[in-house]
Amino acid sequence: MKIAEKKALKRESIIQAALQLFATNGFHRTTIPDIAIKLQMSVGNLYNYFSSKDILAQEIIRYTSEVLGEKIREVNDTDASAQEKIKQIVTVYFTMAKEKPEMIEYFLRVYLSNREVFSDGCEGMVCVSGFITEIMVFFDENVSSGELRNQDFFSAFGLFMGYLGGMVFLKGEEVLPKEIEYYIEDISRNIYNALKA
Amino acid sequence: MKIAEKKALKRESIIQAALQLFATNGFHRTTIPDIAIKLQMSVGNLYNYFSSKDILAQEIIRYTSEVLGEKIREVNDTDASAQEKIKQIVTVYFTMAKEKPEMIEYFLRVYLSNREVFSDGCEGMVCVSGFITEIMVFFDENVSSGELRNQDFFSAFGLFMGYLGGMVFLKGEEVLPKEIEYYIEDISRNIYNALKA
Amino acid sequence: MKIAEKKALKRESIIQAALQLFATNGFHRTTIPDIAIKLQMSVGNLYNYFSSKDILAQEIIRYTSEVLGEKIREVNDTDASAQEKIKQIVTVYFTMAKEKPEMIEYFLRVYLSNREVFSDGCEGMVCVSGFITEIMVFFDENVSSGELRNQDFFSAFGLFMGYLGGMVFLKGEEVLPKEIEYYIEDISRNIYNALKA
Amino acid sequence: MKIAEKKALKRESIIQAALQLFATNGFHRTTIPDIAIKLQMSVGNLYNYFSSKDILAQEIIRYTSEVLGEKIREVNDTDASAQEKIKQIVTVYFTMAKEKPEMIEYFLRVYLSNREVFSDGCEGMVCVSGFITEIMVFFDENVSSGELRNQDFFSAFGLFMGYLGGMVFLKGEEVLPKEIEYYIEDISRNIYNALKA
DNA sequence: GATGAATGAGCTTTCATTCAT
DNA sequence: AATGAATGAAAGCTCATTCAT
Repeated sequence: MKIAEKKALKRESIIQAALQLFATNGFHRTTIPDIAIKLQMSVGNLYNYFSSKDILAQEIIRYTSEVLGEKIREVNDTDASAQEKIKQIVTVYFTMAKEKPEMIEYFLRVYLSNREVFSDGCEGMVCVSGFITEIMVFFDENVSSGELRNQDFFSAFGLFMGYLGGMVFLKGEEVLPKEIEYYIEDISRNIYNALKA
Repeated sequence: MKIAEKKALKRESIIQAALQLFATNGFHRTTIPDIAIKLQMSVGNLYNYFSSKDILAQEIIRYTSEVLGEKIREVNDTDASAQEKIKQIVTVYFTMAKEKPEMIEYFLRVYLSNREVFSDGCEGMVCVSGFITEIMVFFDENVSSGELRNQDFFSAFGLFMGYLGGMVFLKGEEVLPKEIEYYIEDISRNIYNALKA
Repeated sequence: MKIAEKKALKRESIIQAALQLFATNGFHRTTIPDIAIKLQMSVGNLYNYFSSKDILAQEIIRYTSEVLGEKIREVNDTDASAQEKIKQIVTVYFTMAKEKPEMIEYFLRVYLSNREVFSDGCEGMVCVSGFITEIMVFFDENVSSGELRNQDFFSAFGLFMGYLGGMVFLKGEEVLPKEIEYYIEDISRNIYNALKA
Repeated sequence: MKIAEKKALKRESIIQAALQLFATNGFHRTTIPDIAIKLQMSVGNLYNYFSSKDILAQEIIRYTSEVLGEKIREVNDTDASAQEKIKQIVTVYFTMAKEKPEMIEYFLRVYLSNREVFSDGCEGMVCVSGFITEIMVFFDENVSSGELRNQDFFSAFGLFMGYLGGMVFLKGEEVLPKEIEYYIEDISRNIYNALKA
């Protein structure tokens, strides 16, 4: 294996470890030594891969956004109806919240908060474009097909992002009386009703 | 003026000052001395009113939730249709986000994040019950009247809280190309379509 | 009752309250507000009776030394033999350690430590002269009577003070397997053997 | 030199420096920065060696107890009579009080007071077992040999510890009119008379 | 590449004392 | 005499980052 590849692999392992710690304990409660210990790596060496804690946090949100965007792209690539696709997107999101909760949690608890950390390098939504782009594709395609009503993109995007994020937040607070899957049906219907032509 | 009254006033002035600083700069980036300086008060005296930074943060979310809940209660108390009430609630929320942005920002950037801070004393949603209760009243009344479809409360609540919060977050990120009021129409319609019977 | 008398009574009640708190929690862990609360008195008023925390601590050791000295004086005033008097003194000390533990504890944990507190006003042993004087009387009288060997006073005084204090310390540490009274016999004999002519 | 060795050396140098400061100025009057300055070391780095001020204080008493215990062990290992050994132990103790006063002072002014500091980790006498064990050995061996009277161990231990500690305390208070060595003769005789068979 | 000891500014919190009322 | 809000210096501890090895 080439050196560059090894380095890339290590970079990703750092991202994974840091993602978990940040998502679980919060950005400020996770220290660089914490991450190094989890990786059985020295603090100094960690800095050979990421030049600061903030930069690391930024790379993580990029990575997370890509992974989530990829899943939605797969949905977009099917032939399903808009209604079905909505349900699939909700399912993808909630499944991930259940199986890889750290990704969604990272989004909610690290990225949405701690804006200072992302203000220099992730202004606006540049670091989550992977995810946004796919939602945008979904929306545009299904408006074009006539299945969804044509409206301001942000009105539609906020619905998706806010609604799904909000539900996962409630789950995280252990406020929801039922498992998260239970709500897929209701929520998909609500979103579809909100957006349909 | 009685001493107790004076003390209550001072308490509230601390809450207001801290609310602004926390919302603007984040919980961890705001120091107790920062708050004391803004109030032209000594650090030690601040601790005569709130026994810790965390407790102060908790009192603020309670206060904020009360204020927002009160506004929604006023909407609930009118004779308007469910559709109109939804629009009024959205308007109330966005107006507040515009005029007293610190309250909504606090909700999004301090309360939703930094869960450790609220985990002991504000478990679940106890410190935001003022707000939640009114949303619940709105939902129950309008399901009873037959205007809204009967569904799981959390499916409906997540829509409100997540959607509105998400939009304000996008506003805060300066991602929205238009002023927030611009979206009232779309969003109210989306929510109504999602929830209507 | 005269005003001066009332003031004296209040002074003593402050001494008692502070004695207990200092002995139980230590000098530095006891705050002036703690003492004021225990007395249901304001902090400011407390300063009308004692001009500083250190001064208060000094008054307490004087008071304690007087009380203990008085008990020993009663022993000295009897007609008992030196051997019996030793046993009575040990008994007096241990009984006090059991019934009013705060006095002995104060001696051990506040006065012997925290020397800075007593360095200005209680230099040397001036604040415990009440106790020392009686031990001195006991020693001198019983050397004169020929019952005790004539030796350096401090060699004898150190034996009394150190031995008894040491035992009470061990009691405080819950190191002693038996009740403190159990040791009276042994210790009295040891002291008598050490000092007898 | 190996890294582990260097680290151990540094640990000990911290113990020595802190021992001196604590013994001289008291536990609460000695700050972590004080210790760091004395060592020409940063505050943060000090915490790489001892996780808290309390833990540091506990390690010091362990260290001190070992050193003192070692000296007494040497006495125990000789063939001298009980009477001679008592004199040697007293001499060891007073010599140390003269030459390394900080060790005995630490015992008296930091360990015996400030019990909160030692309550979690040094309960009972676990942190001074090095010293106690040797006194116990001395006592048991010389009871077995018939030179000392068989009595409760704590009655004998309290005599040693309290008497010697008390004398050093009086020395520290500058109450003793003579040098500490002057008292060796008297005190050894007193202890022997108290304990002999 | 890898290590981890070292740095030091910065944080939250405490508390003896004062003083206007 | 009595109150207790107000002061502010000082404490213990944390942690992102550096750099000699």
